[in-house]
Amino acid sequence: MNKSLFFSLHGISFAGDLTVWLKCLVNKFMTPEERIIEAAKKVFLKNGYAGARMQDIANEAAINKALLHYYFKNKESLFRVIFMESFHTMTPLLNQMITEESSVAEKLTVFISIYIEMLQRNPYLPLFVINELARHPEQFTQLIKGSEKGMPDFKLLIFKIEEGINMGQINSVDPEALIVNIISLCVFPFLSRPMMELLLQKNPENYNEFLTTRKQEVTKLVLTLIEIPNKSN
Amino acid sequence: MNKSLFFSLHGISFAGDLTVWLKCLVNKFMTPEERIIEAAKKVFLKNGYAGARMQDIANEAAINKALLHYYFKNKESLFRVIFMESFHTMTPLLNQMITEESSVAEKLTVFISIYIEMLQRNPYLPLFVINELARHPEQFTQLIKGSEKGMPDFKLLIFKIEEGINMGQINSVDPEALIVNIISLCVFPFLSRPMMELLLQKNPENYNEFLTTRKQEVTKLVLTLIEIPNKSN
DNA sequence: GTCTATATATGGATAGAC
DNA sequence: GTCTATCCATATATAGAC
Repeated sequence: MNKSLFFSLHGISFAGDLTVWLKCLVNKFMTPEERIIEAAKKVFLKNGYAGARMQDIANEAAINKALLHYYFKNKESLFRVIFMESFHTMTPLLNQMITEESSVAEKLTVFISIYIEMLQRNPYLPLFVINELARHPEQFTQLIKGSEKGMPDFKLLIFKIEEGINMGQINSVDPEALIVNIISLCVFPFLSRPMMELLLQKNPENYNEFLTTRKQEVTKLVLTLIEIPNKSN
Repeated sequence: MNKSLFFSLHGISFAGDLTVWLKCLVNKFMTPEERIIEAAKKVFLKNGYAGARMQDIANEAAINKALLHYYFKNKESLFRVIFMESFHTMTPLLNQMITEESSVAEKLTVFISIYIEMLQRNPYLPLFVINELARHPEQFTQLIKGSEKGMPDFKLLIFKIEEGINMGQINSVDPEALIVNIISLCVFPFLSRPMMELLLQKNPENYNEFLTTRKQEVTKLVLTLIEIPNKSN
């Protein structure tokens, strides 16, 4: 039993399965509210709003439904918190990329790298955000526009790409198309994982291997698109 | 009132709104089962399985819930029909592309074209299929594998791409990566429409314009990837 | 085959004790 | 703050008349 252990910390002593012990730790050092958020994130991201059950969230947080309603008025208000947090997982990445002082090529390669790393850590994230946004467009659009963190300033990125083109640093491309292409190439393989596993007849391990190659693949492709061909001419 | 008309056909005469008149026609010339399928497709694709209501489907088909259960045992069995039908919207396209006798470049350009046209006609389709497959992977994977129509033979496509490379017709690329790239570039802009509209601050009309440019954009990009550079060298 | 009415189950939300 | 017990709305599914 390599997962079992005996341990004592801050008055908690425990002998047994590691996962059970970790749950005890979590209960001890996280507030119920924090635990609810974590549990809700897990359940909502896996099942979507309509498919999620308050009971499952309560179970996951190791509390009961009544307490859930004590901390959050109703399902919708809890969901809003999770959705906004999920949406804004990527805004800092995007904002940093857009505003930092660097060449377009550098911006994009760094972005692709950290973006794909983020997706590997949060595989359920993109489908969740895109799906819920698609099912309640006006509602969440309003919510995002009104949020403190705001949205990434793609207009500025487009301007910087145009600048790069005008200065002869990169090839002449349609900035909007370039942005959509990059995001498509990064996100879709994660978003469509079960679909692609099925179509390409890969098992989860094979697909993981495939995903690790995406960073280089997308970077190479994007650099091919923006590089000035035959600079010596 | 440009939508109103007076009409008489097969004993039905009607004066009034066109949409109401069309519904009468539909009721007259489609069997209830066909109407249920159409209604279910509409409701399930818009809301997903968990978000769909049998009552909404009944309303959409202009019948009542009881009749729904007369034709389909339960929600799940009705859903299975819609899901499989949706999934197989694209299999003939893919199979034709893969098996037909033509060069790799031709295969891919034709595929991109008809695939994007299909997506324009069925904007809800990709999110629906990918989403439901992601939420019940093992269940639907089994179902698809067991279905008569089967799956597109991507192994064969990969073989043909490798063949094209070996014969010097196209540039040396990773066939799997190429396939995933193409599907990503085609599907993602449709899949993520509400998200992208928000990020790029486009209204529906702007975004439609943008989508019409995708066919050329993706084709151009893919041909850049596979073309033999500097053939004259 | 098609309807109305109803049974049954599920799940979000609340009351009230501790 | 946290629990048990319960309410009530909603949604799936069925019974039975026509």
